[in-house]
Amino acid sequence: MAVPSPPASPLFLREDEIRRGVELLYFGYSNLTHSIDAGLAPLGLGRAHHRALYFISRQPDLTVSELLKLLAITKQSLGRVLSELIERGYIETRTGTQDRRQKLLRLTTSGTALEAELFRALRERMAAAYTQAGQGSVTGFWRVLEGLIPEADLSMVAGLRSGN
Amino acid sequence: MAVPSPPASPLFLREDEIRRGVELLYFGYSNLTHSIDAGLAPLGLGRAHHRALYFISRQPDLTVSELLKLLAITKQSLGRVLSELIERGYIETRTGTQDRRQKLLRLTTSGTALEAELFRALRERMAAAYTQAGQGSVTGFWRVLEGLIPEADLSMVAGLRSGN
DNA sequence: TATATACGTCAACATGGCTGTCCCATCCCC
DNA sequence: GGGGATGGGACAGCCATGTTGACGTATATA
Repeated sequence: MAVPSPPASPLFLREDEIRRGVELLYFGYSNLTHSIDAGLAPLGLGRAHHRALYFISRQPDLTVSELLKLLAITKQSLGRVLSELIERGYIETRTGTQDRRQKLLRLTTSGTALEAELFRALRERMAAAYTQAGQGSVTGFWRVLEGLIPEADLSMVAGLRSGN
Repeated sequence: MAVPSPPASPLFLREDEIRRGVELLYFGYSNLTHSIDAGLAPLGLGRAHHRALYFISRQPDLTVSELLKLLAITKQSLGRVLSELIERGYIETRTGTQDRRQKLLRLTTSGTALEAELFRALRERMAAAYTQAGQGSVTGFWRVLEGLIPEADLSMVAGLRSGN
């Protein structure tokens, strides 16, 4: 080969592995989210509704501004989704206790049931993937994803657990 | 906070670990895709444009129907994006050689440059995550994601590699 | 009391999905 | 050679979900 060797840049050498990660993440995420659509469509709800339900389920008495930070959308966008979910009786609100300006969000009984039903699809897919990949892989899966998430966001995710 | 995940427990199918995966996948994917928006916005292009550029870059002489399968959208949706990219000179098309009904898609020089520039953001983020997580974790990351992707889609992803 | 914050809302707009329908060129098979 | 299947394109219109900017009100806090 008369072709000169490319520079031994670490970035160049890793490009294929980077692309592999990008592609698997894209298809993995797409497939997971598509798996909920089937449960949403008959109710006339969209993914935005599911995300709100999910996070409120995860952290009851979440405030509107906390939910806004989690979803990283504008309050106008959230407003549409939220008011629809309240109107349909999936979410109920209370005035904040320490701070009466806040609105605490919580799932109703039917909201809880809906979230649980939608979660089934997620659980089945994710559990199958965990099982197929094996326990050691799951830890690596988490660690790489954590590396993709900025510090500030990561503490929000952690808050879903410790939050209450 | 920045504390790395503890290893997955033997009972790794517990609901909490499923939710952890769902959440990390959501935030990881969101953060990665947001990282390209900054490069796209000044050009007046959207994520849909980037996805098309990405896959065509990955597999030159891709046909329209192959791209449709990769993106899993309708041809009307793709048509808008594609015609804009062609009009702007990022993509060029040739008539298929074996099958003259096909249109083979390929990046132009400026299309290649644009894709490379957009890829830089992806590479930086993903490389940082790989480095932080360690090589062992990367393999686990791939394995779990592969488990989330149906067999048929997985062979398409593999085709991005062997395809040309 | 003054200012900042939490929440809500109106109007307008962009992106990127979707459906349904119809079209043409080309391929392939009987 | 004719007919159906396939690859690609296009029109019209709709929907979900994001955006900005401006404005209003209740409440908290310095």
